[in-house]
Amino acid sequence: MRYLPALQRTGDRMYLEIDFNSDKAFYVQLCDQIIIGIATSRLREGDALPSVRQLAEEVGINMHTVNKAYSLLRQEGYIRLDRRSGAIVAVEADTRKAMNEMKRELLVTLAKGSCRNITRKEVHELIDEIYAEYGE
Amino acid sequence: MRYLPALQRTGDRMYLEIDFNSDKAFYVQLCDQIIIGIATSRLREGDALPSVRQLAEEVGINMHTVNKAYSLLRQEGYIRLDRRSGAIVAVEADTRKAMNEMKRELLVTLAKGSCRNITRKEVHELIDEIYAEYGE
DNA sequence: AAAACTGTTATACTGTGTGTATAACATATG
DNA sequence: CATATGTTATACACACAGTATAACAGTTTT
Repeated sequence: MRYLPALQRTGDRMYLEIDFNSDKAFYVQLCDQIIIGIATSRLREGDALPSVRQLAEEVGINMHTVNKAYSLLRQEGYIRLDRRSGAIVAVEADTRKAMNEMKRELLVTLAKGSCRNITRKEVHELIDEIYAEYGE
Repeated sequence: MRYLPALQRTGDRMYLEIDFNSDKAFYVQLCDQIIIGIATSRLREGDALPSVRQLAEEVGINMHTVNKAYSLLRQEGYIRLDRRSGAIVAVEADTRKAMNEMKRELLVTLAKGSCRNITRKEVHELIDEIYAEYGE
């Protein structure tokens, strides 16, 4: 089991931080970063995340806020929580359900782009650019 | 100037409704639907939206909530507000800025999909499917 | 001119979500 | 035993969402 300390910028390690000026909720920021970490393989199946107390102190927020993020990640099927081993990356892939969720999000995202004259071709290029860093 | 009454399902008319069980804020739901309406050309440049009071009564929410949606849409550059003519569709297309916003949203959306084994190819197909109803 | 409409602003209230703080519990590990 | 884990409970402050009532300054209609 690999252990990924937070706030470690060395090499391709995973690190987490909070943007205190963002309009996104802290726990949402954590969820998003961890999900992106999994997609980019900086977090891999079986990796252990920092404990709620440790991560809370490292990024400078409250323990319960981290706990909220972890609970949400578990509920969404990205990690597994254990009283002995802490939080472990364990993705449950319900592809069909994920496709529906993605479509619902893309409907609004693409509509905004279309109104602003972003072409279909430009979107495809953007997808390829992002997927270049994600697992195929 | 076309006038597009809300809650009119006839043909390809624009209509708006609120999902009271959604976790999305009412004013966000209105914004999203209007933006999708513009993208699908059910709302066109120069079209008048219902007045804040009228729309509020039609969809069953408060006037200020509609006003909040309209103010946000103006701020984001989708409509123009006038004391004499009401709310008019008028899109300000800052393509470069829109690309940055879209990329930021896609980073998270695609990461979720990638974790759930949605392939790059499937995303491209989804894009084409959605863009088939949007202006190129 | 009066009435009815437009967006806009102000105030006040309720409810909910976010984030923090302190504390305790059950369990696993050294 | 001491220390660590996730978990739960309670309480508090703050911001946001939504509603309610009211008024204002213009515009349009009658």
